[in-house]
Amino acid sequence: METHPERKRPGRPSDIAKRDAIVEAASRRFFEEGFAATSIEQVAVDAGVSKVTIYNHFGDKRALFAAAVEIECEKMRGYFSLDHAPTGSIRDRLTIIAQAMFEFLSRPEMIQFERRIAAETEHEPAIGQAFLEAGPWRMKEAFSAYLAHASAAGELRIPDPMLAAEQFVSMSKGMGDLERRFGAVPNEETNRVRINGAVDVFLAAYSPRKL
Amino acid sequence: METHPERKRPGRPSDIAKRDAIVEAASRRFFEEGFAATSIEQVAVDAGVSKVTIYNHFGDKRALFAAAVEIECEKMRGYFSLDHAPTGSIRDRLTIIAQAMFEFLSRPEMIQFERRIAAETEHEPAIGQAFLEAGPWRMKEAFSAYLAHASAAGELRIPDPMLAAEQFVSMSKGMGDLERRFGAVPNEETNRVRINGAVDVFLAAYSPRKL
DNA sequence: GTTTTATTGAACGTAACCGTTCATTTTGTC
DNA sequence: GACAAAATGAACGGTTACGTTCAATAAAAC
Repeated sequence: METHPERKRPGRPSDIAKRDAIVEAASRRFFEEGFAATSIEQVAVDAGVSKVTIYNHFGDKRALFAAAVEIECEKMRGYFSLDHAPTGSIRDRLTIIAQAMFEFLSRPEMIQFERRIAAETEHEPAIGQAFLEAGPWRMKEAFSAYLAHASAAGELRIPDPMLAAEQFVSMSKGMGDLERRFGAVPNEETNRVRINGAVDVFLAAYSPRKL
Repeated sequence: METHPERKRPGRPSDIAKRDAIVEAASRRFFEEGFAATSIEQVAVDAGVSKVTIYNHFGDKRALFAAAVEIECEKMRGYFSLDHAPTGSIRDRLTIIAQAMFEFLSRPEMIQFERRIAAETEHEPAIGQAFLEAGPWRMKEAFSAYLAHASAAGELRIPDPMLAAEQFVSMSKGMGDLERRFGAVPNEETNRVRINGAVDVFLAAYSPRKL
């Protein structure tokens, strides 16, 4: 108990702003150009920091990459609340949710991030795992709970909410996900058709008035 | 007309077997380790060939990569015939088709290939385009035609076959695609549930006896 | 055999980059 | 002001790899 957790150690304190700037700059480089193609020296310049400072903070290129992934995953976790759930008919609500998800996943930074994480997963499986837990799986859990709730309220009839959640999200994305990943230009009209089509099929299968 | 296309030029002819070996070795390295992490010298060793020979044939690292992508896309084109279409009820046939697609897309080489193509698409959009045309779009076209045919035969009632094709494939894959890309271990049982669920929902929406 | 081209091995120049060391300066606490 | 830790700049060693050059050799056509 001699040293409190917040006890100020003697000497110059570590500059947290610099640390953040490093991770920020590293994120940009790593996820735009890839791990192997990113140089620590360039990151140092971007962050306005000495290269030695980076090594003092992170010790290693891989560790810096891991830190960048961690921060980026952390950012992601804030997006899946679904607390401010939309109102209206179940059809309208599903449509709005699909649109929101689509916009979130379509952001260029997200595309880049996914590409790089996938590429580095081969060498470091833990990175892919961390991403899955912070992003897709978390979102699936939240949306599945939403569907279960709607099902309990009699608005839908869903025997397996986890499966249904996957189905709805997958249909809404269609090939759009894949096309963006491979550089095809997104098409607003196609997205609309996909989302409406997904809602149609989903309700045809899971609407309680169907039987 | 002085030189026939097959007119043997004087001098030692270019060894096509070597060229193939180079592309083969390059493919393996590029798609297992990435573009930046692959060294031409290593490819030369793998192919049992001098480094100079590689430069004589391809001139450039990027050109070699492009050639590797081209060959790999060419291999892919053979897979989407659907000519030996399965027989049985429409439910059985859809199930079998989904399983076949799943197995094709789940192969580790395919996962790796997709990862790398996606990663390099950022720098070279033409590569992603070539992949889309050789693979996903071609498959979508073929399967969509299959659905249209079944619809014309009265087995299904599908207003938009292209959309329906996307929906079915997307649902069958579910998050499996994404999970594999990020290193999650595939689960046989989950795949089965996804495929059966996709067929269920698809038939609920597009079966002609539904209305 | 001669010619022409392909291939090889080795070496080279150049450049990038990782990670480290060190002397120096900055920035905080006591 | 004294002290201690953090940050900086510059330089260094070592590695890797791209792309080139060159002399020597191999394999075909004539």
